[in-house]
Amino acid sequence: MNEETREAVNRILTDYLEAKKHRKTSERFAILNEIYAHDGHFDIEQLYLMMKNKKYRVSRATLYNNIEILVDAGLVIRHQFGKNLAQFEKAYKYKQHDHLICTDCEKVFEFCDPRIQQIQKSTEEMLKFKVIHHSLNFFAKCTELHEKGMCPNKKNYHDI
Amino acid sequence: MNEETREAVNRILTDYLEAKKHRKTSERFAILNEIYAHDGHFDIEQLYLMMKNKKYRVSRATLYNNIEILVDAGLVIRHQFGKNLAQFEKAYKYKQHDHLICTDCEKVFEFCDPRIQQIQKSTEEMLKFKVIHHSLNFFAKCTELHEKGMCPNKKNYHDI
DNA sequence: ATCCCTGCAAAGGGTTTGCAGACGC
DNA sequence: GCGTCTGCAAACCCTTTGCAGGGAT
Repeated sequence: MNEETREAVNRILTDYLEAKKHRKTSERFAILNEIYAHDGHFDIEQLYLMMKNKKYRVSRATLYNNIEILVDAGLVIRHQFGKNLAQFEKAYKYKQHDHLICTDCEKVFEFCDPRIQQIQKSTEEMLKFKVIHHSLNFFAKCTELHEKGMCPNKKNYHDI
Repeated sequence: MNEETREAVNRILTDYLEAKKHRKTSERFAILNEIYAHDGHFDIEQLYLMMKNKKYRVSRATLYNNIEILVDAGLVIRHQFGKNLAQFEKAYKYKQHDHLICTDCEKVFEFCDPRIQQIQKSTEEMLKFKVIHHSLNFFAKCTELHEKGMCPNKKNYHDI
């Protein structure tokens, strides 16, 4: 991660902790920096192992506690890709995007479509709500691989 | 539920089970009919209790096993509203819709926007996937209740 | 010095699994 | 009768909680 981003997210976390009158512990900043040192999605166990293999040693409980703070501070996004396992992703300066999940191999792809903003606006007006965030997931089959039988894991009824 | 729907979904399940060479057990049809006798979202525990209080007695294990079959058969939709608790909903003949979840009180509202189909089409073309289903959730605050302080559960940092 | 935060381990809650008996085929 | 499906309970996995010690304020 570049230095500029590092400073920015640390600044954001500092401001957040001060505003909420939470303590600025070294663990909190270590977790934030570990998260921003990697790309892609991760779950708590992966984050735990990544940090365990380094100079930082944090407990799972601390990770669970603080990931919530980071989500609330807007620095991390939580995903629930249909499994009972929360996945996370850094949020700062990353272009808003949504996900397509392969129903065969569970790989996750990203895409971006500005029209989701229009849907959001209409929905806000219709239901009289202010949307904080959204999650749009497409569950799909790779047509190419599927035809070639290269993504052969599960076969759904509707394929027959 | 009306008789027509009842017959249709039982027919669909029968065809599905025959196509997949699965047995047509009474539990499978009892579960299907129990689900179609109610509106709204439910989780496995609710379904279990509903059936326990009636003539049918099924185990949770059977519910977990068979809800998957019903989902695969296209008769039930699975939702994951951000919690580690799967929720379900009947799917036959119900207009496709998406959900807005109140981040204060967790109430779920439904809405319908055809533009999601256009996004889906574009995404399919761009990523070369065939979308089987999607899930779009807006997490939002009720502006009215929120201003009146009538939905006061959680306060996020970004409200400050 | 206060008391919030951490680490550890145990508990919790939803889901899955193993196995013996039941029943669809 | 064979082999799958069911019911029960235990196991499982991710997450939360309780508690004693440590560190931020």
